[in-house]
Amino acid sequence: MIRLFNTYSRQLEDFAPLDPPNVSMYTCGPTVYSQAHIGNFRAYIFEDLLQRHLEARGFKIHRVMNITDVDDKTIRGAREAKVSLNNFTEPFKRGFFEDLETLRIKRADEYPGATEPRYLTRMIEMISELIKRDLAYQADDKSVYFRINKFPGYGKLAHLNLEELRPTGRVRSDEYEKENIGDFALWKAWDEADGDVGWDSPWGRGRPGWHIECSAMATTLLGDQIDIHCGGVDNIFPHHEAEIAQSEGVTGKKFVRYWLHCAHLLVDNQKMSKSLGNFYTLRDVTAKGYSGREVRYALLRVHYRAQLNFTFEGMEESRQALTRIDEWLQRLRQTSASGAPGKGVGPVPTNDFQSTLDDDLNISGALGILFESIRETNRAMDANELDTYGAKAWLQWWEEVNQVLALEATQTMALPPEIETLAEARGIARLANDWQKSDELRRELNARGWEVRDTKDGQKITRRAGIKP
RNA sequence: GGCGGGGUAGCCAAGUGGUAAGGUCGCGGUCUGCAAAACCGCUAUUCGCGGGUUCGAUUCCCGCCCCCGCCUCCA
Repeated sequence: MIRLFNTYSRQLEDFAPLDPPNVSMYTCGPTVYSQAHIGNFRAYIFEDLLQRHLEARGFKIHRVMNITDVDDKTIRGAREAKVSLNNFTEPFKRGFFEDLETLRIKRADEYPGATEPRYLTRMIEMISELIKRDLAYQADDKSVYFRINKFPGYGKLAHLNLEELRPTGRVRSDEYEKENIGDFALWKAWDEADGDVGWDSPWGRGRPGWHIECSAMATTLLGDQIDIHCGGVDNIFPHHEAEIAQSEGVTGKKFVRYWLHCAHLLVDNQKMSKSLGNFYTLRDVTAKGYSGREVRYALLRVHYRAQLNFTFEGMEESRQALTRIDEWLQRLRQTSASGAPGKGVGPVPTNDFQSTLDDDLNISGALGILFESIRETNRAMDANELDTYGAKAWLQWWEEVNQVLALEATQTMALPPEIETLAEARGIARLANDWQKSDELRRELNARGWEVRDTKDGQKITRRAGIKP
């Protein structure tokens, strides 16, 4: 049985979807006003792990991730760049999908955009319904707001007492038109800053509030009730609270059955921010020579509900750990291909990896099992106790594990001609026992970024840094 | 002030009412022409602090300290 921590109940709950084996999953996606940063990707990697593990357990996932392509920041960005909203967001969308691929994050089934007519129609429909039910009203500023006092459950997800909310600088002081400071915008009336961005509605020209898009897309694509809804902890309030209010206000049904939230990524123990200079996009990290899978490992290896401190020391640890896995696989493949009977007393795979993940995605525990398995099988291979059959069983086990982790090295790339030449020269020097020349060539290869290792089958040359996944 | 997450070896980190997984780093060894990788061994008498419950607590209870996040459109 899979157990997940539900933010709503603040408890671990047994996971049982509404319509097994189908699972509907909604994950809050990026606002495409800039390049996504590694903190964003931590959340997406967590969601990817969740999806992959559920699939490994036989569930069929229908996952939706929204793309917010209209909001204050996208509008401002387009205005400053003097391009249309769509032209402004398009490159960021494209970059986002490229980054997903670099990190081996599975594609969602749908990526609805907030500006797509289909969803705008649905948003307007929902807002109308909310007004009809007295859960929303149009204020003097022409914007439409959700009336939180009429929705008894408001605040339950975040466990917030609305009376005790402390106003911060983020509350705009000019929002006096609202009945209650906590009322949030469903439809924002057009103003000059919006330029040519706007859609007609029963309440005049304007654009959707941020929260309503998710309610509209989720209910359109996944139905009135969805199994899992994920996001970063910062989305709990107000975003997800608002989604509940809007969706349940319209449908009258329980909107989400399991709320899962991922803790923040810290950099050097502090929140990532541009002013502190600790703000990284994925490209910033890959530009330093780290591959996508190395970043994936670094962001994956800590439990999703614990804050993860990103450091380059951590990147080095990740690189080493992956190398260990790579070497092990190579060895296992050799053993499995050798045809040697062996003594056949080596260790045999178990389901511990999966059952550990069942416990609220305990990835650290699961990785511990992977590395223990690596040590045991390596030891067995050293002792010649793992036969072809045993090695094949472990490779099969790895296939299943890797379906969830997605950390296997891609096929080794062909050596560039000049590297090939150096390697051949070194091979010849070695045959002649010319160690001085051999070492010199090894240093040369190292200097060019290639790792040289001599094995009983001759030298092995690998590129360990700076390549794509 | 309210609501959360967390304090376990140099660093990252799992975990249980019965005496500390795993990764990384460092040191020693096997292997190697030398390396590298792999493997073996060593590295927390101890799990923020102080009480309590218990035969026994890192794990349960109480109090305290510290760090981080959220508190109205940041994953």
